[in-house]
Amino acid sequence: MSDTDTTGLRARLIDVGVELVTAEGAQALTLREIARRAGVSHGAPRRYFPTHVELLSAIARRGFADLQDRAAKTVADAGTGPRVRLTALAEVYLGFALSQPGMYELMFRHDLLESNRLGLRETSLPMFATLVDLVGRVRPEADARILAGALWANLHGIAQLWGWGSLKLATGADDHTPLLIAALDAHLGPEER
Amino acid sequence: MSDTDTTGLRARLIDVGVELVTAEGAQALTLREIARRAGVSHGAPRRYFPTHVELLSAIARRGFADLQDRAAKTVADAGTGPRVRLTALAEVYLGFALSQPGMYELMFRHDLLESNRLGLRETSLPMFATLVDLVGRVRPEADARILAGALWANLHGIAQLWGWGSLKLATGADDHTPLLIAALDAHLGPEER
DNA sequence: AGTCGGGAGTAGACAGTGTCTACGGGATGA
DNA sequence: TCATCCCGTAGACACTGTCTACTCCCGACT
Repeated sequence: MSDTDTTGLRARLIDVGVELVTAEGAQALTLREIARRAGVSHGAPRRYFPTHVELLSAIARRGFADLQDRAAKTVADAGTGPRVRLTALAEVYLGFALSQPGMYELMFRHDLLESNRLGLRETSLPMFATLVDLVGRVRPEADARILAGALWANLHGIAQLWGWGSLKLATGADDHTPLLIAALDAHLGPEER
Repeated sequence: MSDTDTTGLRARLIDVGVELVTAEGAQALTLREIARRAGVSHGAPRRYFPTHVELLSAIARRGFADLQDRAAKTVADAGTGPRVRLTALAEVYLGFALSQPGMYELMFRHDLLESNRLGLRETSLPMFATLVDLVGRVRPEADARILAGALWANLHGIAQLWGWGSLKLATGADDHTPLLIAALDAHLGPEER
């Protein structure tokens, strides 16, 4: 049984977790609270998720899939130039992180990623691949993977530091767009906006 | 009584916390475990830190002070040019984050920063000020605060994503230096390395 | 048709956590 | 000498994640 099952308790637990993390944040994702909201006893999840972090990982995987879908849709809908696509992709990424802070925090919780026992790192690879592709077409002379990595890190850093107010305090900006523009200009060059 | 007191229980709890987070990571910073290692009962910390996160914030403040000291020392010792100073500063920042992952994670735990009830955001301001100064001298035509913010976010993102392996997996790089160079070149221009 | 087996969820125990409150005890000052 | 107050203790409480024993029910096999 995989995550795509929509009938059983396994999928219901993930659904409840997604709602819960969206509504109340990552710290609300207690094993017992998820079970409570799913209408089962606190021992029931154990049959499908041997441990708490496995359930959390399954919920985070939903977040990665969601982000991935939005990114793919955005890249397809945006204009044809790689630069405008990259801009749209970056905006979607930041928008996701800032509009769903709980899910974003869960997705990048280090204790879910550090050992990678659950293979959560690989969930970022598809989006990174499109990032590498677009970056390579904007700046063909550079090492696309390194450049894409630096850009991804920049987006991630902006998302985090802006999300909890540090960047707003430090830069005095009102919203995150100047930072986003600065990052894109820095890594891709300022031309043709 | 402030954090600079080195005699009483308050300072001892912070010391123990720093050792503990360095040795065993951020998840080991249990209130009761800190009290145990300090040789007091689990209720004792409450007299100095009304809540657990206040103790954690005090420990994180030590981390910020430590990073701040290293940064200041590095900037002073490095060459005279702002570009080389920025390179040295960035290396120190990344080195700190990667050599002390537990402390770095604690410092940027969102639940310590989000409400800023404990004023933890402001601890980053001194280092950010020197960053703004150096960036402004390298690229006087740009908005130094925005540019410095974007660069800080880039360093932070590299530190996090590299720290838990995502960037290593995605870029295939062996260490973080190419990413660091890419970030510095992007934000400051590639000249005079 | 009857029985057996095993998947699925329940319920309770256990150690551990953060917080709260009542209590001691010892030094200091009147 | 005695009262005060600071500092730390000890236990309770609700909550957490994990483990284990138990029940129930449905489906398959004889």
